[in-house]
Amino acid sequence: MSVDSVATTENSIREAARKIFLEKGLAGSRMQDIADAAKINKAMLHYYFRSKEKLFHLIFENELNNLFCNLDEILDSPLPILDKIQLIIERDINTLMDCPQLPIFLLNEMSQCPENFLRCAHRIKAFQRYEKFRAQLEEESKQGRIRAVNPDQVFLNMIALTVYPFIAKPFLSSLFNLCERDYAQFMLERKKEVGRMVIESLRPETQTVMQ
Amino acid sequence: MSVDSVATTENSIREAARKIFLEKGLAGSRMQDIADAAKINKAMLHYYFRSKEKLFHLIFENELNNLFCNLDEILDSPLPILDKIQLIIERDINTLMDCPQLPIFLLNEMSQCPENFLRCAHRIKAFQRYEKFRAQLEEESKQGRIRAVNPDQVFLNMIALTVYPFIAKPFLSSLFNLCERDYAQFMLERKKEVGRMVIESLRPETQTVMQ
DNA sequence: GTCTATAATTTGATAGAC
DNA sequence: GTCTATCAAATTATAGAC
Repeated sequence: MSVDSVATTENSIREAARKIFLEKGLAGSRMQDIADAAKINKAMLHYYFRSKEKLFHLIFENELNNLFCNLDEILDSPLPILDKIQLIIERDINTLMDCPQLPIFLLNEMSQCPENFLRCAHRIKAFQRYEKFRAQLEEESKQGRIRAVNPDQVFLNMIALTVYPFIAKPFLSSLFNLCERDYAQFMLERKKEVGRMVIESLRPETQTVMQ
Repeated sequence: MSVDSVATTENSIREAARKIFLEKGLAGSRMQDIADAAKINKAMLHYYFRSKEKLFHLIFENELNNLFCNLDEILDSPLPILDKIQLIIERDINTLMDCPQLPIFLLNEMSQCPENFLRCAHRIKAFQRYEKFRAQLEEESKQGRIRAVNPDQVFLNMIALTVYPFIAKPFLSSLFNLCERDYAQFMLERKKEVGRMVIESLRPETQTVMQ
């Protein structure tokens, strides 16, 4: 248990707020529900965090940071690009299986209020580090070890294939007719599926035989 | 202009409600804002649609149907599977460039209230039609024209690569440092990028030379 | 059908005792 | 720091005149 997880009132409010906000979003959450979940009085929320918006932004920024410091470590490592890609995919799928509501929570609030996101985006290390990923892809491409690509398209492909199934779970589990257990298995299979797909898309064209 | 677009009060409310709900979601929308957008009185909303929830579900189900009747046509066509895939990608990107908020609106409300979605999912033709897509992929695979695949993974890959960039636009345009115009161009490039990627992932393994 | 006025309830926030 | 009580504003919904 980390230092900021000691059972203070402030921390129990944070935990409760995280739970409720992740579940219902900013507009859908009630201060009363957070107070109930934290088993304290509604007035305490304002004593510690002044307003609903302030409390929300604290949770939002914290979740954003957690997710991306995860990414930052890998981007900054000295690993070859293909290893990095496979590692990012596996780390992301693991993270999201623990907290499947995270992406839709973050993305919905980013859409709703891009300014709030942009205001704290520059503080996220992984955002600068992304340059390194770009440069590494371009270098590998110049050396002919991978095909000539737009690095942004590659990064997007990787994230899309990894994150989307968590966002669209109600839709996909209905379409594919998968129960909770089977959907989890399906997600585990994706570590290979996505890795294979992204890495394959980077293979130099001259080394493949088409049709 | 279609028959249900004649300028009645009811239709102007529908249009206004669509605009506001797509922008802010159910919890974030105010009946007053819808009334203002429709340039009528708040009381009229209840006269025509009884409650906010009823109005919302009408909009939600309508948008869901529109999106999927789009898909249904293609799935039901007699085209070869690779053509269908390319067509779905292009149609989806075109549709979403016209209405970029659509996926996050639908997916957010599906996550928030899966029951409301499941209740009307069985009425969507594309849902039954999906069996045809599955069968077609399996047949092609049996004939050796494409690699052995899990059809659900293939369908998911296609949708994820197409839809995700619209959901994550604020995040991605910041990370990639793209202005509005450049982001649109980036989306247009994806028609080829996604098509190439999905179709390549189906190429039989024996016909490729690795490393 | 359309409007004004208003009821009924919810909700974020504060005052003030302990 | 914590609680009870309460305010003020917002918000869905309805009543009733025209």
